[in-house]
Amino acid sequence: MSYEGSSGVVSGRQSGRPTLEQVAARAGVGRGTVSRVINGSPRVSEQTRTAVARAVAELGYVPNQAARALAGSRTDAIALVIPEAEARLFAEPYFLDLIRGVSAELAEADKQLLLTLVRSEQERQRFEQYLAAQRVDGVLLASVHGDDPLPDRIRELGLPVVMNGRRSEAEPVPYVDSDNIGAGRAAVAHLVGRGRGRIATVTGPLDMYVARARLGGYRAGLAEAGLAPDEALVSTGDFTEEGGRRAMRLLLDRRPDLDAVFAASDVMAAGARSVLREAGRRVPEDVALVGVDDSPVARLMDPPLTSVRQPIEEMGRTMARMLIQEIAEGPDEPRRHVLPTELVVRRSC
Amino acid sequence: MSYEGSSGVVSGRQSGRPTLEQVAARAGVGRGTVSRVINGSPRVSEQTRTAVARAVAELGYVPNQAARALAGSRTDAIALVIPEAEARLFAEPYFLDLIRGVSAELAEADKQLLLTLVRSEQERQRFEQYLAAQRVDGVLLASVHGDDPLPDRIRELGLPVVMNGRRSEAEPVPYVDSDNIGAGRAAVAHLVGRGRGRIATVTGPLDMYVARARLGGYRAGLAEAGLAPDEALVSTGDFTEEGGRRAMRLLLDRRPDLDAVFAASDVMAAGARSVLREAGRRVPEDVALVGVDDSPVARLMDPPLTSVRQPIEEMGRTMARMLIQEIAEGPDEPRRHVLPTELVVRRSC
DNA sequence: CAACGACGTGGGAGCGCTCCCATCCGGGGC
DNA sequence: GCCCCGGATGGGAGCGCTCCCACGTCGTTG
Repeated sequence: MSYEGSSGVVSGRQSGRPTLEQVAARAGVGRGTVSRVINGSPRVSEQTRTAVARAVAELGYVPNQAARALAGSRTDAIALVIPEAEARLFAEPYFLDLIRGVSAELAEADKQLLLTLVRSEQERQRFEQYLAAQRVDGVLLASVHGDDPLPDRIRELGLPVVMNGRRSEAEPVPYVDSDNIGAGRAAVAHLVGRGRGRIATVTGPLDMYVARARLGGYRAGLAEAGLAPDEALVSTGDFTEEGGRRAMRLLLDRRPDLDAVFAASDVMAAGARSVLREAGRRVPEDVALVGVDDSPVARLMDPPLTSVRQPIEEMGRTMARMLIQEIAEGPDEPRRHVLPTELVVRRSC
Repeated sequence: MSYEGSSGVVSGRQSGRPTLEQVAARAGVGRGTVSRVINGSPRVSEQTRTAVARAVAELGYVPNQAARALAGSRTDAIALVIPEAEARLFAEPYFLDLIRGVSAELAEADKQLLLTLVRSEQERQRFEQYLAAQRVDGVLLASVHGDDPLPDRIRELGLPVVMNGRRSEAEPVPYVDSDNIGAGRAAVAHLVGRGRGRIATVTGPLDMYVARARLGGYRAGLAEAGLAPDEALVSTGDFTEEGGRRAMRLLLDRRPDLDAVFAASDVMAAGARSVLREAGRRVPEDVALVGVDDSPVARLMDPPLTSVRQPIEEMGRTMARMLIQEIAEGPDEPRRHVLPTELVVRRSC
């Protein structure tokens, strides 16, 4: 005998798994009653419930998902969409952490995760087809650009959406974001506290709200410390290591006297760090460095990088929770969550 | 008017999307004929095909997936299972790369990817339920341990499976693996070529085939170079940074005269590297270092780490391809693919 | 010139559920 | 003692598709 998990699971012959009908027959009740038991309806007597439960166990019955979806017009699945281009950009563990959070929350709610990496316009269109085919009950969108029409398109299809991040200050679609402004302020405040006064920043691409917000936080931090803003201390990167390198070179050119850098991502900080090393600047003695993400890269850098941590997994959980609620209860007023960030101090400043 | 993508997509009112029947009526043909056109059957006249295609476009028809699955008993979806514990262990981008490959191949075949992170025994059981609910046509398993019964259980359910990696030398289930033995040999050969003669290794946990295979490659490499094996030069890690650190300390204790280390992962190499630094050994002057994975960590280390690259994305693609073929054509003889690895030389040796 | 395939086509019969209405039963109120 | 009501139950009617059989309509063969 092989081990069968729950009793009596007749190992899955193609000839077929038991149906509701068969369970009903075995329990000596009607189809409707079994359905009620399976779905936890209260309008069933305790006795009947027990009988049905036993029949289910004996037959190893598992409801057929396709039939359920067809009859009930819900799939118990949600899609998580990740633009492939971004997947390469971001500090690598970002999306894995996000997936982890989403997955954990969905598992609790007994829902499936459909992962969609979108790598071309063609695939994006195909994705819209999937949505129209009613494969999912809702959509989670990771990393949207400022001009992305997808969120609105999905809403037009009548599907609930929650985004990770927002496209602009006034985002109409429900979203979960981290406090990027707070991240910038915390970084600058920390640098100021260490006695730095000529603090530069390497930003992300400014068509992304996240980049603008971190830059805004940087400026707010300077203002709060009574430091004058200086556009020569601001250089635009693109969240890549090479972009960070370029931006850093520019900064050193323009303001060789800078004594600190706030990079809007760890990866760009790594790029900046290599340029600083080539330029003979010591970190942190000559130039202090702060990144964002608190990724493994930060821990492994030499010296280890001070970085602003985002609660990525928690963002994933929150997104999933919001979406599930909207699916269950219909559209609320647009909801938004902004989760706090946290400065993790290491030796780079 | 809002933009509608393809013409006439009546934006998704809950009142409902068009059905096969409606398309048939509009095109003036029968249901069966529309189905044939949608599914690309050749037994339709060119003229009819055109008429149906027009009706489809005009109505913005998209076949309902649930109905299809119910009637046709296939879902066009496959599951990718990743044990959560492993997701933390591995060099982070590993699974993202794997997902990327799988996703790309599935997109081409117009199949959906269901991602399942399994983080507990309870979730594993729930996952088996999903399989029984016939939500997917096949399963891809990432990172299996030596004693994992899941692959066999899935086969018992009658579902095609392909694994990433294998549980032992004689793996009965179809799998895709990288040439781990070759990886170890290449690393050792390179170190020997650089004049090193007292080459140590930090292995992975030896209950995983991948760890045993890399160790086997290391030994084969020594033998080919005519070097005597020495068990004092072998230390077991667990694929974590801390594990690498511990193993390295042990090695330095036992053989302070070692002049090279082959670590079975980049992350462990990073751990080893920090211990070497604390011990005042210079890399590569005193001790040369080689890792496995060619992860971002390798590039960012100081000095950048020589590492054996695995074609992770390609493994993902291959797995998906194998699975799709098995779904389409039924079980073949067990198939296995071992993909070549490649040494990426950097300054650490 | 009749018979016969082959090709195109229409549509019935499910697939296995959920929804919902009709039915049944027992107990309490008058 | 009769009627009414509410809880428990059975089962018909789909959900939208695929499968497959049956039915023309031709062109072809003997």
